[in-house]
Amino acid sequence: MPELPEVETVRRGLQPVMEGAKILHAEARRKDLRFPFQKDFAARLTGQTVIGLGRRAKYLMADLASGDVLLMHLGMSGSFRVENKDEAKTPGEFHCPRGKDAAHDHVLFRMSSGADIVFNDPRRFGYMKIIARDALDAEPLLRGLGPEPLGNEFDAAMLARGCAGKSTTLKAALLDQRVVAGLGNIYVCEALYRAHLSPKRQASTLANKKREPTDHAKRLVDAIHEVLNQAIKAGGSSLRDHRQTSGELGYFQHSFQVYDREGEPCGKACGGVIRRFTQNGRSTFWCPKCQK
DNA sequence: CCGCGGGCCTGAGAGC
DNA sequence: TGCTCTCAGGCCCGCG
Repeated sequence: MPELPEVETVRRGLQPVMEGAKILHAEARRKDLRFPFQKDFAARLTGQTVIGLGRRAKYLMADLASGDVLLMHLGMSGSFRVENKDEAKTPGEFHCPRGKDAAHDHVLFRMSSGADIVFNDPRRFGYMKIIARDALDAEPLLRGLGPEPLGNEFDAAMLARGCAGKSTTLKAALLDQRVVAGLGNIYVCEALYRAHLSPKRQASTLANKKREPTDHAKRLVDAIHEVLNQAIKAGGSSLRDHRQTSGELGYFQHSFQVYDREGEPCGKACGGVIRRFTQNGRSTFWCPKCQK
């Protein structure tokens, strides 16, 4: 599901109720998500104070006072919701909404801030893992992640270096988390459109022979910044699964210019029509007229 | 090493 | 209404 803007939206929703609060009780309601939970996963979290809640790419990272980090990934369909524990329910029990959705409430945190935090994930592509902070550099899930697209170090030169020598398309390169970390199918389509660059273009054309950035690389970096910042401001995009932790929907989907707009006229008045085709097994949406 | 395709899961929506 | 089929925002893994 969630790409960087959705994960950042979730982080901002959880931060006020997690940071500085203690996990009074943690509970995992099944033995696995995408992977089996570590031994004593919930017990290891119970009693821990959360010092800070950060994000790396599409991962949420809760810094714990013990020196551990709780790594959380939302997969395709994961979401967090925050409830006030005082809402009618038996003391010591977690509130569960009626209906089938409750069947997918997999992880629960009761916080000293008064919040109950519930992780729900129907498809179970998400996962959580406790890692020692000083072992983060060696963590396979995080190793190899490329630069943060909204970080200071990510610029045209870095993007060009990441794309130089690649024998694949620009679309595939941007989805490759080693090149830049946090983009997914939607925001790649949107960024390429805003940069007027074809998803079929060879990634290596963002660099010259000295691996220096071309103007295309500069345009693309600007477009990535723009689309991510606008999406974060809008609370992310709500297609099927994503909600803010408050339950509100994000609204950036209304600002999509190509994603899910097959057959509609291109918004740049070029006279083109938005088309869709499959690249590496994923839908690409683009305007063949103005993306070159 | 690299790039690609399969697979993991469930649910929503389209078509019949 | 209900069944079947297709597709979905991610990422690990094995193959060539």
